[in-house]
Amino acid sequence: MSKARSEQKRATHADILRSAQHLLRTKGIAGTSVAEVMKGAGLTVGGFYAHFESKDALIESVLRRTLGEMRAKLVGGLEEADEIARLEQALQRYLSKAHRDRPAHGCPLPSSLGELSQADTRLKSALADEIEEHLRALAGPELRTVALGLFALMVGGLSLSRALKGTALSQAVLDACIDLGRAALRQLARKPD
Amino acid sequence: MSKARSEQKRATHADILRSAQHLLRTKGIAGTSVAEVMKGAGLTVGGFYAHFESKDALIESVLRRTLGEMRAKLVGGLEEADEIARLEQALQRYLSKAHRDRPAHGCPLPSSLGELSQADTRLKSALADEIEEHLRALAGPELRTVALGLFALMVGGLSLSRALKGTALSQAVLDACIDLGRAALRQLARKPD
DNA sequence: TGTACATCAGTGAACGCGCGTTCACTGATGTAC
DNA sequence: TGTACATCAGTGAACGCGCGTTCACTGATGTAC
Repeated sequence: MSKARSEQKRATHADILRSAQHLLRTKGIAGTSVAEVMKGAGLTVGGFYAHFESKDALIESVLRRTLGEMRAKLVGGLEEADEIARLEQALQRYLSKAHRDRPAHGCPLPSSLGELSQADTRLKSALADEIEEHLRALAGPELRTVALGLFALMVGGLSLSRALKGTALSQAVLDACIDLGRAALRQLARKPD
Repeated sequence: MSKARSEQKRATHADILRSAQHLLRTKGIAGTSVAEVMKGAGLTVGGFYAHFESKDALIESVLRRTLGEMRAKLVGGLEEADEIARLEQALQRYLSKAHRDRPAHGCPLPSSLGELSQADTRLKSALADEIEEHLRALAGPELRTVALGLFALMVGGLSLSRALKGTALSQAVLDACIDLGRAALRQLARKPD
């Protein structure tokens, strides 16, 4: 058992990330307080700084990881579908009632996009990196612009739908965005033959 | 001068709203602290409660007013254009570089949509009311769904573009969203003749 | 194998700070006579 | 018109609270001999 200590530390690190992930997805950056993150990991606040340099460093780490996980969920099982089918499937998965109702398992952007606008360059670059990865996962170079527009539509639609939850418009937004995205796909995805 | 006091109060009320409006648009709900709002209005913090029952009441008031102003800017001068031209113009105005770079004069949603998801029913209903107004201002019943999808695209696109400011994707998102919105309009807006 | 010392993950109290709200107050304006 | 009292917009200190970060500490694990 020569690595008992470092293995324990790695497990704790993962617990902290998992707790922070849950908070970021549900409450955004400001809502992810260091004390609450540590409580969620079964630890006390002071120990945090043995794992991360600062809250900022945690947020960057969690944002990257969570966007990565979301990417996997979005395109998972669609590797063999053609681009257009893949984009359409991703659109429907992202703009589903299930995704709207379970923020704790979904995309971190609806809760934190507004805060990211005021964030420093480092965090913005991390976001840009991850979105570039999304574009690569969703479509080839020809449909890159379409994929980027669809991504904005997805994030905007889900954010709005959540902000309107409990009103008649909440579901209407999801439906309208799927319709709009599909129509745009039909119009734009025609191969220039 | 029999109304000197109440007139003064009304002017102060307007100052508070103006200050809060600026903060909401640039820093979101959490960033709009009562103390900073009052400072921006040239007043001290304690006086706030002569004008609003609580911070929540202020936010609702400011949100409604600011969305109203934005609606006027979006469709202003387009009263005589046909629906499709109006939607296309609104899309371009909202997703402009100028709007991205001047949050203090624009839509309050990019800064506060994430926070609105966690807000109480009252605020969500206020948002729903205002969005219903937007839909009425933008399009007739036939294109209502299209307008709703475009609205989500606009908010998502601007939010993402701001969060990516300083990276190559920031402008690309705006362009991609305008393209996508236009393509969808072309596809969906064909009169069922 | 056994002992003495070093390491360091995690504890929990404390720091300075900003938050929303309360409250005793002040002083100009408004009202009654 | 003049005087005495009431009103109330706005002041500024104080409240309890949660924030991110620091720090002296503890105690189990790891290392040296």
